Amino acid sequence: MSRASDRAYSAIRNMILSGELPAGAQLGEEALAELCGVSRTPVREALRRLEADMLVDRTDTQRTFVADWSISDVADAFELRAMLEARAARRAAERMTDATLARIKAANRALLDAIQQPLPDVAGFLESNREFHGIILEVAGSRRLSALLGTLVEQPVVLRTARHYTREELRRSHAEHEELTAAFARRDGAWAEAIMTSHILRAYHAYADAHRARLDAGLTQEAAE
Amino acid sequence: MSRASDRAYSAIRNMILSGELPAGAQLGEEALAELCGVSRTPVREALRRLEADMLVDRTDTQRTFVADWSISDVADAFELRAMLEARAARRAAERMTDATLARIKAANRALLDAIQQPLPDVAGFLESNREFHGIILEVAGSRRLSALLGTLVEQPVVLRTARHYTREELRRSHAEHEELTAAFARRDGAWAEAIMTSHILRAYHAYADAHRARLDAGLTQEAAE
DNA sequence: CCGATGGCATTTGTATACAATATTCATGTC
DNA sequence: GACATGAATATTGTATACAAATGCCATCGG
Repeated sequence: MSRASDRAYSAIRNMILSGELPAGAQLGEEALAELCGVSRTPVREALRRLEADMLVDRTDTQRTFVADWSISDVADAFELRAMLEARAARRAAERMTDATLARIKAANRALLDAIQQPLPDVAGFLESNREFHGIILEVAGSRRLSALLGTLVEQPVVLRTARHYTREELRRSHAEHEELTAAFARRDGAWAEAIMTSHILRAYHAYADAHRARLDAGLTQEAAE
Repeated sequence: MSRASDRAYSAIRNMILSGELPAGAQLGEEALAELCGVSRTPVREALRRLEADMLVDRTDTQRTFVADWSISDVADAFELRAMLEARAARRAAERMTDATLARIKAANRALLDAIQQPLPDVAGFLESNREFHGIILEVAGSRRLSALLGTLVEQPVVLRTARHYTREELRRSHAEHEELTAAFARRDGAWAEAIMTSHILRAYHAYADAHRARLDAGLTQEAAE
């Protein structure tokens, strides 16, 4: 990650995910180059990668903007993610080894630790959650599946919403992970697939509810951050 | 498609899909630049896009090679494609309009025409087939689904195998398209999804059988072309 | 006042030069 | 003879200059 184009990619990506670069903002290559302390060449490369990630949009005349995720875009992404992660879970269950099962259990223990802090450690939760899902994807053993899911997991608004998860919601995630672990222990692909589908779709509705609540409170998305 | 980087992308992509650049061949930026008549800059951009398409691989030290699709890679791609196109078919059935249905029927009529030539017009078949699947994807109305499928449809070896389809296999494709059209006419998403799954998986097995036959004949993949 | 037109400013695209890194091959040492 | 070492070579990464295109704004004509 020391190449200039990688630094530019991470920097711009983080600014988009954090909301520092708001949806709809124009991304001029020169301006970004200055921000990242590199020349336009690596910035251009970074922008193309972000375009493939669908984090930025380009107009017909080659101007680049921060992608504006409508609520239906988010729903679309979650629906596809549910299908793909469920497939990954099924494959993982069918190929599960005891060693991998131990890693999965460890990840979910770490996740529980993060939740049980006096103040829930959301960053730690997200990290363990990423680890948990990452192991499953690894065991599923499909490069393509991993690649496809790559563009679906990180969504700007959703990530920011995660910070507001209640302890109850975090606990629910942990419980679902435990159930997934049980399905893996039994090598039951159909069960794992079903739990994963419901796990992702529940997360989607948690987000959608929070989103609606903010709208009802008469706040704009910006103000709610 | 007049920008130099687009031309480079198409040129290199075609050389890979046609087999002119064989699997495993190293892709030097300078050499490709000369081949395409452009400088290294657009070639680099093209290579990044091809990497995202998984048509080329890069080593840990940034060297680029034509991706080598093992039979299990092909199986993996088909499995995912079946899942995603089936989902698209379901969504399309649920959103079908009479106007779109007419376009789908027209595409399949064109496909039948291509088949019924004295010598089956495989290029025409492939074109109509692309059109047929393209309309479904369009009606499915999910940018992400389209994007994900984009990297799965064109597979180097498979495309070359298509040339050897028998008239019987082509007819079978047409019949399955007809059945899909019936499901669309009824707006029956579950039916459309099931037919599409079986349509893609049958195509996969047709390829796998042909592949095996070539191996049994003691031919290398190259020699069989 | 509205819309079209032309030219200036800005932005993106491409080529090229140079820097950094990887590979190769010859050389020397054990 | 095998392996490590290190220059020579080849390849990729980045910066920059310039070309092409796009957008903006002022001016002009209706």
